[in-house]
Amino acid sequence: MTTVRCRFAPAPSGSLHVGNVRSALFSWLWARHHGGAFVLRVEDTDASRVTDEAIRGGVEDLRWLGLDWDEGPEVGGPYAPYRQSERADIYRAATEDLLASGDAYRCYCTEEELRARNESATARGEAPGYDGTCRDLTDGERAAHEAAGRAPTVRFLMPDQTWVVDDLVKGEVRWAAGELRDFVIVRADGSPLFLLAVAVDDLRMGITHVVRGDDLLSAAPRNIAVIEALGGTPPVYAHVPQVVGPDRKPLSKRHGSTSVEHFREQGYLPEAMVNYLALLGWSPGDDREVLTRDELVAAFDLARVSSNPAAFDTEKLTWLNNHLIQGLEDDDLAARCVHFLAEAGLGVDPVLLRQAMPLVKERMKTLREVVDLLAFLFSDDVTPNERATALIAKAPEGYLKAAADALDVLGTWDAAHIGEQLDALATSAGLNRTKGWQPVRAAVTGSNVSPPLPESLELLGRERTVARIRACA
RNA sequence: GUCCCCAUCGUCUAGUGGCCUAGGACGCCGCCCUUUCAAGGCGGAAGCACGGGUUCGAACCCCGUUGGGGGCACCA
Repeated sequence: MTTVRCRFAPAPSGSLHVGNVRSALFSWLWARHHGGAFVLRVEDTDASRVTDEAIRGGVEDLRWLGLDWDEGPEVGGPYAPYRQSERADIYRAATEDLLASGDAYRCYCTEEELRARNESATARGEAPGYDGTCRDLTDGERAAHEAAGRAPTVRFLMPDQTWVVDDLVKGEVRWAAGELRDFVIVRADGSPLFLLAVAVDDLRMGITHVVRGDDLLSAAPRNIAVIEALGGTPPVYAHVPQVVGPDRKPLSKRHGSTSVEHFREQGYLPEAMVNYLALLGWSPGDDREVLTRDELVAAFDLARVSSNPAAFDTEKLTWLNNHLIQGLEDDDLAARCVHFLAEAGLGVDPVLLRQAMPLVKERMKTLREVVDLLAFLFSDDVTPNERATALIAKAPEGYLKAAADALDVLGTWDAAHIGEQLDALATSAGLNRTKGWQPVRAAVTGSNVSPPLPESLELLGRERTVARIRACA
């Protein structure tokens, strides 16, 4: 029995976007479901556009989401290194093997020549793609090219046969002989290309299942060809459909912020992201929508992944976020809120914060919203906003002063008694509860919207409450 | 152009020939609850892209059309 080994191999480009993360999640879920290993590998063969910063971003995102890896950056592993830019020797050796066995050849065509031939092929109504010019060069021709100073690329000789990929998600996908052309695996400067590196790494790292976006579906037969030429057995592929935006176009920069980092900063829970993303293109088969990480791992099955592209819906993510926030223990929730409060410049009293959780948890769509909800508790700068000002202005003459006086001498300072007192005040002024309480809410919180009033005042304390009401009276 | 992938409510999906007068969730609408805002409860509107087959019977099978998307790079 072979152990399942899955991998996630992002091209580092800063914080991962939610589409990439979903591929990573599916790969991770499959590995964990089978008790196998999850490998993280950095695909930075195109070194020109990679920065350490970008790599760190992706690593942080995965850690935050709780998609832990058994092998890869920061943790090492038996197949290290896990950065393609550090595996040059391995690719060089593979290239030598391929060249020696005749599965690859040196190609002297220049980019201009290739482009020109592609254009004329297209003009003739023929399919573009490499025409095999350098496939069977004689030694003399090769020598002539070398003498002319042409630096060759290495091109993989794609066997002229039907290719079949038995994909876990897409089913059996086939390409007729001749459709897949020879492709470059090593640049003229000697650096390896993606199509060489993935195949070599998946083979050498013992990957059994490749879960990735279906934009790579057509790369699969080429990956398989290289692996087989190297004498290996290809992994099983599972190409999951793209995540698209509301406009049904693949997720990209123009959809605004779709990075994991963005959602983290907005105060989305990693649990919500994981739960939501898992449901994007997959379902457990029953009506469950809210699942814990363990439940996801237990229920996940690549065969149940939908084969059509899914649109990312922030509304549902947000609902799930609020739903999960409501289920959090108060201590846990409070701890997660601290960062946002601090970021907003509010000095946080941990005890008070903890006590305030029951008042705000069903009101928070994101953790960030705790700032607006509880600012009145952690700052005495409660300049009433426009609507609050209007409410205060509308209060009957002397109403707020009476409220301050009454609360100042209230026997027991707790929500129940405060509520009774507020009601008594409203009644004596001939106001209903809504009309009677709003001016007080406005004076104390500076807003027309706040957590439940009596409970809020209890937490605020008599002194601060009375002072604020007097200031507005 | 060519090859490949895809097609159930606005969105995510259940559905693998009769259990479907198509189920759930988000969103939306209405009502209830209610100190604001939420949350919650109840109810509602909303869908099998189109056309041909196959079959006693098609959301489910086949073909075509249309519409999306991806590949055909010395990107990944």
